[in-house]
Amino acid sequence: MTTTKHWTLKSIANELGVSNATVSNAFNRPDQLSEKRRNDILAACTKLGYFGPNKAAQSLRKGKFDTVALVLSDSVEYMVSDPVASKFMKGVASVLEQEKLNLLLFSGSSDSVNAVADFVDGFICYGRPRNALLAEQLKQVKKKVVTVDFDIHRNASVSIDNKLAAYEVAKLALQSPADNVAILGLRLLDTHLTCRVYDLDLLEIDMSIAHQRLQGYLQAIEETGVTLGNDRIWNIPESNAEYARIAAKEALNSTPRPNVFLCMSDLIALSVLGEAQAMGLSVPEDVRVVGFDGIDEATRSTPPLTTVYQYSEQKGRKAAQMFVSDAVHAEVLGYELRLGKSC
Amino acid sequence: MTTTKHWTLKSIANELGVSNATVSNAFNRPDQLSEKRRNDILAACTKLGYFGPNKAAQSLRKGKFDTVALVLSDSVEYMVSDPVASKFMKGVASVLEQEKLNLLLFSGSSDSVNAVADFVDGFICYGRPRNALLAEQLKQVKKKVVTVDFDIHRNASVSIDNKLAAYEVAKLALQSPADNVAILGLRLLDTHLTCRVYDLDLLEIDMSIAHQRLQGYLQAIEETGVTLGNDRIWNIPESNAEYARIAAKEALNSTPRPNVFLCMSDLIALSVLGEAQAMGLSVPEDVRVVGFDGIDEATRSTPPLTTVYQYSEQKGRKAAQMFVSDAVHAEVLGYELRLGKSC
DNA sequence: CTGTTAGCGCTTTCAC
DNA sequence: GTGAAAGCGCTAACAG
Repeated sequence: MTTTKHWTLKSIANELGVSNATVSNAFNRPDQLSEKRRNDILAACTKLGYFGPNKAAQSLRKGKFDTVALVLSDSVEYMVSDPVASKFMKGVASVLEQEKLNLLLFSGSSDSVNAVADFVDGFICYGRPRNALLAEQLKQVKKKVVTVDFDIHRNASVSIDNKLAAYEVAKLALQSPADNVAILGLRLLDTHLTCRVYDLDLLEIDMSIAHQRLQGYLQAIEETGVTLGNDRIWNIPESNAEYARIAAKEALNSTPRPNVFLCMSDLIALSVLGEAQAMGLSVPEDVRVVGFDGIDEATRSTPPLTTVYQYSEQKGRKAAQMFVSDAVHAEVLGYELRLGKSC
Repeated sequence: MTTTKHWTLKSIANELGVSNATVSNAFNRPDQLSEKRRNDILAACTKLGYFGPNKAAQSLRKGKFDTVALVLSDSVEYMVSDPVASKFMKGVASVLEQEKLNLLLFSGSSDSVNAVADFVDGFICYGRPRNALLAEQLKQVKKKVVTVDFDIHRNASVSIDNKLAAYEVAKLALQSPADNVAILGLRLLDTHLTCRVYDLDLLEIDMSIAHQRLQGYLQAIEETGVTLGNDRIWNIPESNAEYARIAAKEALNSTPRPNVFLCMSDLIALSVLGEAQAMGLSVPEDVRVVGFDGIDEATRSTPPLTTVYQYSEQKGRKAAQMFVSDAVHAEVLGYELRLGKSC
């Protein structure tokens, strides 16, 4: 017969005429038996087609799963094609692979983390999940959690100083009190709509990165002596070329036309660049634009974008390392102002 | 006390004064008890902080895991930043998310699939894994397997007609028997080296996509009456700009200089484009180039690339759908010739 | 060093 | 509807 028998620890031990504890030890605790005996057993198992203790049973017993769930802020489908998220995932994957930990991708729009909490060792959570409920659950979950770019006040976290970075890049774009500023925000509102944000005061000031960046922009605006109209802030629900183009068009066609665009992602900034040029405007003469993130494409655009470069891959590595080492502190990573020609 | 007790099915049943079977049924088999009773139990559980049966235990018992491993051809780290692979993953993720199946990313350079075989329902395998052992293991594994762009002769598979596609795109590039052709192959050899492939005859003809594409190129070459020198084929180990540039430079500097480049990926073709232009050559006047895959960037290059466009996202969806529906046939998807200005 | 055994948390059969 | 009990496949404590 060619189909191999379905072996279990017990049946294989039986077959070999040894106790199941001995087989278990052969696989997990080399110090518990002689090397020769161990090798004999291992060899016999390979020959018979037993590849070691069943992982599911082992995990149930030990409460250890060798798997970490990467909770994305949005659907897996969307995140996997986002350049910033991809770099982050790359960083995470590189250290998990090295640590022989499995990587489970988990959508931030899922109903509940409880669906996976029972078979992972913990969570790395990239950005506040679209489904706010998940963040609540993560606060309670009895597993390791590392959050990135947001905080649930109970855990390890990694982020950058978004406010300062936003302030600095805005200062580069703003030049005179006469400047007319538009802010293209990313996820300022908990909605799927691209729309203007009229009432700044009504904005719930959470500590999402969008609000931190907004604070930075506002500080730069104030310092420059610029007046920000109450219809000069847009909300874009995802860092996505289509949504961004809608907002970019609307902003460019608003009166008076803004000459400075503070954009919360490079994808948004690139849309403004494209739309402005399509309208016959020159950058930076007519319109100055700054982005955020530092994606590759922003260095290749005409003109290259002035932006905040984040070390996304390093961020991913750091998050994974903190997970592995049971860190509990908040880590603040650096960033870099990238001077392009867009302002 | 604020920390919630750690509930189990047993303890919660005890607390509620019902049998554990009843609680289990309340969660999994609504037909086994009255609706009122069921709702009461469910409500009580939520209030007490019991979120349902432990998934690990449930899985062990049922042998069902609601998780599929996506085995990538290379490291997760590398694949996540590859535009073609990302699109594929996007497709896979979209249907798995909808089916409420978890997605585990698994490296094609891992030692063994056995590490995860015990806690997934099966595998979707994107491209022949870098570690050849994995393909062997997948042949034997007692779980569902869907392979993509290669075949292990026991399972469902999805692919395109690589030979025909390569033939067609090569025919576009080749114009006269006097053409001097170079082939920039992707993973023709099982090595990490960028190098020439001298002995075509020694190439082990497996049915990898690289060899299928090669067959197509060779047929077009023969039909056009072109003579292919025995030092005109290069091997590139990964679809990666750096490796590609090395090969592109070497090929462009070889004598006689090829005027037609058949490239097995767009990234490779874009490197040739870039290097040729850096050398002061015009495309397509001095050098004609065709790619394979149809990545976005290839439509934005100057000149836009002529290439084979694959519906990668659809490929991912199809693979996942076949997984879900227990399909066992081989599915051959279409492709599309994209006419750029590069030949 | 070996063998026995309780139990990880659950599902399912069975008799009531 | 209920409660008891076997068992998914394993580990670790314990006695020998």
